[in-house]
Amino acid sequence: MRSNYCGALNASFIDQEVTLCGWVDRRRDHGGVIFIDLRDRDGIVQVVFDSDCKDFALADKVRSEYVLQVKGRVRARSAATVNPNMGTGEVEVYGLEVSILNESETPPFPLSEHSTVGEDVRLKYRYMDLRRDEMQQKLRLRSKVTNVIRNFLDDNGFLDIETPILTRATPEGARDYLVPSRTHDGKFFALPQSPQLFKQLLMVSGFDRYYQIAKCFRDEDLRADRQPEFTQIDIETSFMSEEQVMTITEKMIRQLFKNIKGVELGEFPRMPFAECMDKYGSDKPDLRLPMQLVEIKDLLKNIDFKVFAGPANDPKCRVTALKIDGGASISRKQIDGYTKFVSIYGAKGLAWIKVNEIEKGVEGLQSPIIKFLGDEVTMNVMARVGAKNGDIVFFGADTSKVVSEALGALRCKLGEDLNLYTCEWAPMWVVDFPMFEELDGGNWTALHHPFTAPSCSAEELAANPGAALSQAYDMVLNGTELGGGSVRIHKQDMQTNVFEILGISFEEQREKFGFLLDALKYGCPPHAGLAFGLDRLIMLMTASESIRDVIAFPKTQSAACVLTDAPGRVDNTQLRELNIRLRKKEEAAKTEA
RNA sequence: GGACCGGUAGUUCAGUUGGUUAGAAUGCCGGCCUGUCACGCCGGAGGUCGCGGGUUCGAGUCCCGUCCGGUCCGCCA
Repeated sequence: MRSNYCGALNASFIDQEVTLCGWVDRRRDHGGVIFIDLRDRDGIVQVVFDSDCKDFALADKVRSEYVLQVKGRVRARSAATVNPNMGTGEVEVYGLEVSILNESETPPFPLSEHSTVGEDVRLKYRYMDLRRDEMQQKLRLRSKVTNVIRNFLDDNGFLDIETPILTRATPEGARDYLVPSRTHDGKFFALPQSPQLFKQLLMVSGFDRYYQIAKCFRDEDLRADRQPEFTQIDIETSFMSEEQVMTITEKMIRQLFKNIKGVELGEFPRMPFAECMDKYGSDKPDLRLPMQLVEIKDLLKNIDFKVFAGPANDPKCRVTALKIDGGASISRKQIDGYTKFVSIYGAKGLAWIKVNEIEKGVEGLQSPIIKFLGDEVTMNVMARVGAKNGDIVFFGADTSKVVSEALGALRCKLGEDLNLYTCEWAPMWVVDFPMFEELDGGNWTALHHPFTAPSCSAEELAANPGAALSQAYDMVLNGTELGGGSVRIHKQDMQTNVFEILGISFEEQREKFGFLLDALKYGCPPHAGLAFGLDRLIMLMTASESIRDVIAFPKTQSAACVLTDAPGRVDNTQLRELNIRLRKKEEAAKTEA
C-alpha cells in the first residue's frame, strides 16, 4: 500500500512517484489549490492538489485525521515556498490520486503541538493522544532503550527468562494485587511486586546470569513517578561481588546514555548512606546541586533550639544550616512559601539569615533570629557555612528525620526554583546502607529487603542489628533512584537469622518462604543482583514530568484506566464460580465495627 | 487516611461585591479564495457552568455534601 514514509522524503526523491499512507494533520483549502499535510509515524509532508487533479473533489472532502492513501510525485519547492520549520520542507508531493481509506470524526481535542489539553481528556482518547509527535518520540525512545539493554545484556551472557505473573503474595512490603483462584476455593494468587525470589531460584538452578524486562505490581497510592504496574529491568548474577555488579550495570547505563542521548556520563561517585543523609538529607541526593547541609549544633552553646523553630532543647535534636548562593534576593513572601513547603515534612518553621555585607559583621546581616543567637554565635555560624554577600542561610532544628526530609527537600526545591544546577547529569552510587531500620515499637524492618546480605558476621548482626550495614547499593541519577540491588543471602542459617531479627516466627518463615529456605540448602551459589526502574529511566531521558507520559496506557491517580473504564464490575456468575460474594457497604461497615 | 489546586462551548480559558440574554480564542459547519504551511476573509451553529442539596427576591459566583482529574504527605524501593 505504501512506498515511503512521509517524514522520510527529501530532495533525493525529487521526480520519483511515491505512494504514501497516513493521517491528515492539517488541510489548507485555497479554492483552486488544496494543501494537505499528511502525517505518519515518521513525520509530515505537504501534498498539493490542484484543480486539474482527477481526485480534486475527493481532496476537497478530506478533513482532519482522515486516513488517506496518496499517489503523487515528489518535487522541489520553489525558493519562496520552502518551509524551513518542516523536516520535509524542501519538497512537496504533487498529488495525482487520493483515496480515503477511512474518515474520522472531528478529533475530541486538537493534536497540534501548540495547544494544551487536560490529561483526563488525553487519557480517555489515549489512541489519539499517542498520535502526537511528543508521545511518538517518547515511546520510540523507550523501545530503543529496551533494545540497547537487551543487546548489552545478551552480549554479556545474560539470559532472558520469564517468571510468573500469577504467583503467591510476596514479602516486599507493599500491598499486593490479588487474583482469586477458581480451582482452589478461598485461595488467591498475587501479582508479583518484583521477580525477586524467582530470580534467586534461577541462580540456584545455575543460570548464572539472568535478566528480564519485567512487569511489577504494587497496590499503593500513586504519585507523579509511580504507577500500580510498572516495568523493571531485573538482573541477577552468580559468583559476582557487589563491586562487579556495580561495574557491569554502570557500564550498561553508560552505554545506554551514549547510544541514545549521545551523552558521556562522568564518574559515578560512591557515597555511604550516612553521608548522603548528613550532607544532602536524602538517600538519593541530586548532585547537580552543589549546596550541602552543614551541622551547627556544636556552635550553639546554650541557645534554645526554639530559635530555629525546633523543639525545646532536646539533646537528640539535629541542627543544620543550608546556605544558598545568591539567595538573599528571595523575598519575604517567597520565604513564607518555603516555610509552608518545609511544614509538609513536619518542620515547625524556617529560620533564615540574609547576608548583605558580611564585612560589617552582624550589622551586615538581616534576620529575625540574630538577636536570640547573639553576635558571636551568629558570626561563627556564618564562618562555618562560608557565607558570602548575597547568600541566604536557612536553618532546621528537629529530629534527624524531620531535618533531613525538610531541608533535603528544600535544597532540591530551591535548586529548581533558582536554577542552581551545575551540570546536566549527575549519576552516583549510594552504598553502605544499614541492614535495618528501627520501628516505633522497637522492632526492626529491612531497609532494602530481607534477602539482602549483611556486611558483617551473624554474631555481630545479632548483637547489634541497628549498627549492621548491608551489601546493598542504589544507583541515583539527578536525585532519582534509578535502581537498587544487593548481594543476597545464600546460606540458610543467615537467612533465618535475618528473619528472626525481623520478628518473623518459624512457622511464618516456613509458610511464606519455605521454598526459598529449602532452595538455599541445595547448593545455592553466592549471588547478587539489581533492578532498574525502566519508567523512571525513560522519564529522565525524555525530561518527562509524569510517569504517565512514558507509558502508553497509564492509570490515573486513583489507579483507574479512563480509556477502558477499568477496574469494572463483574457478573455474579463469575463471582459465584470464584465463591466470592460482595458485601454491601453498610454490611461491611458493621462487620468492621 | 490527610493537605492543597482544578472542573464553565468539542478544546484552552475569562467571568468583578451574588444581579439583564454566560463571553473570548481556537476548533466545527456553510460560503469565497491557485502557493499556503498554526493560510486568509465573510457568515453560522455550539452550554446539564461536574453532580446533589442549602442560603437568597435572585447562584457559574456564597455554604454543605459528593464525584472526577492533578500535586504532595502518609504509604510505597
